[in-house]
Amino acid sequence: MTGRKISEKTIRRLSHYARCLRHTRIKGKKIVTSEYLAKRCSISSAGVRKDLAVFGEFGKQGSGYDVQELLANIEKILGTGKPLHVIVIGAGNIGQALLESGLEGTGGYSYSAIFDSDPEKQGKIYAGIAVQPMKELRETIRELGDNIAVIAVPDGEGQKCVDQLVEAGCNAILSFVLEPLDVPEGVKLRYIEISTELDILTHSLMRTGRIGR
Amino acid sequence: MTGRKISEKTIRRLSHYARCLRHTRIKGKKIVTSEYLAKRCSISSAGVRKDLAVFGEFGKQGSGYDVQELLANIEKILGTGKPLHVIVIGAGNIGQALLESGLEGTGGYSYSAIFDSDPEKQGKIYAGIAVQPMKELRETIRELGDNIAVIAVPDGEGQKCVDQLVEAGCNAILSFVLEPLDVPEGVKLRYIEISTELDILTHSLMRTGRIGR
DNA sequence: GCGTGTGAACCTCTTCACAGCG
DNA sequence: CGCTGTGAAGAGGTTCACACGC
Repeated sequence: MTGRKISEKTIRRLSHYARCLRHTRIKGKKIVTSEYLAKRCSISSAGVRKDLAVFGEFGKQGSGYDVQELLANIEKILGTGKPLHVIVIGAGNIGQALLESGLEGTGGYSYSAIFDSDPEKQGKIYAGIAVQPMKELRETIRELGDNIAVIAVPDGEGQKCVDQLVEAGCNAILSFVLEPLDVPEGVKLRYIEISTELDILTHSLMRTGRIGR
Repeated sequence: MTGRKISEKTIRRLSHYARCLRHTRIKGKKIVTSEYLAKRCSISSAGVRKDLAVFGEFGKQGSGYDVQELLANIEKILGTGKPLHVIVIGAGNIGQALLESGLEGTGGYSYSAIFDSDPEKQGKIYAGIAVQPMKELRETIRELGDNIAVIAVPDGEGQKCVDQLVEAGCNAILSFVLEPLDVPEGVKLRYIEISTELDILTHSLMRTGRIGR
């Protein structure tokens, strides 16, 4: 089932709303207003209403949005909310940390496997999951079905790793590797860039005169 | 020295150009074209030229941009390129992994200290840096001078941690904690959200019919 | 000729103000 | 009366085409 085109910015906000609603649900609150979501997601209430109204009339005028119902709708729009396997490539510091940290409260994701090309690391167990050799990648991906890969391999090994993933049938990758990576048409790739986030903070500090540069 | 207002989107691109230029410099290349940067940063060449032209005429018509000179200019605009201390709060899996991974090739950043409120963890050494108790936060920040804090503490401890940082004089925070955090006016705060990145990938997979939802 | 710098057109996103429904 | 849904206005960002300098 293919949905309509939604901008990345909107998807990011929907993801925030979903996270906020899960948290709200746990607290036992049943109804929220656009103002409530707005405050917690650092956005205007009009923005929240506009985001939600595009996909249907989820709200009840005079009261607000039903938490459970709105969350279900957002998860349907995003395609999240159902279990989805996340596999990790690279059992170094980052890879281990990801597994140990887990993905609880994220709407269906869970780490299901970890791979490393280093025989020294293979067989070690993190968060109950044994490190597998790369040659088992294809087989494991076939067994798991739908999945997203997170790569956290040393600099210089990123492209090789991506190629193996693509070849094994993975078509969504989240990279902690900063090298520009090539993927075939149709394979989705995103980056987590700590250094860029630091740059943004640094610029902000400089601009407001909080550090001398 | 306060600079003009630049959008976050532009700063993010400048950060990418800088990273690319550092890499290019290592390869020994002296001149690059807007097309060269465009390819590697997944953007149009007109976009690259527009970004750069706003801050001065860095390019030479007919040839391109001098790598070293352009990098220096971008770093000046961003306020990066000079050494800047990054301190980590939380010596759990993520905190350890960050220190061990280091910040080489990022334009001046380096991890300089790590703190944890758990006495069990205090004194342990990661990447040559000993875990300090939180009560030493203020003193260390004063000694280090300009800094950015990265917080990687357990869920529920984020706000307390932020409050202590702000109180100790830190005014830029990068958070791995997903709770919405409050900071006073003037303190800069950003989030690294793996679950949101996964949501964006999931939606993209669904939209292109690569997973059934 | 090659590649930069730039004005203009175009498109997207955000904000505002308010009508309308419960 | 409260809060949603929405058209209109405004702001910001991107793309295009081309003049200009090396």
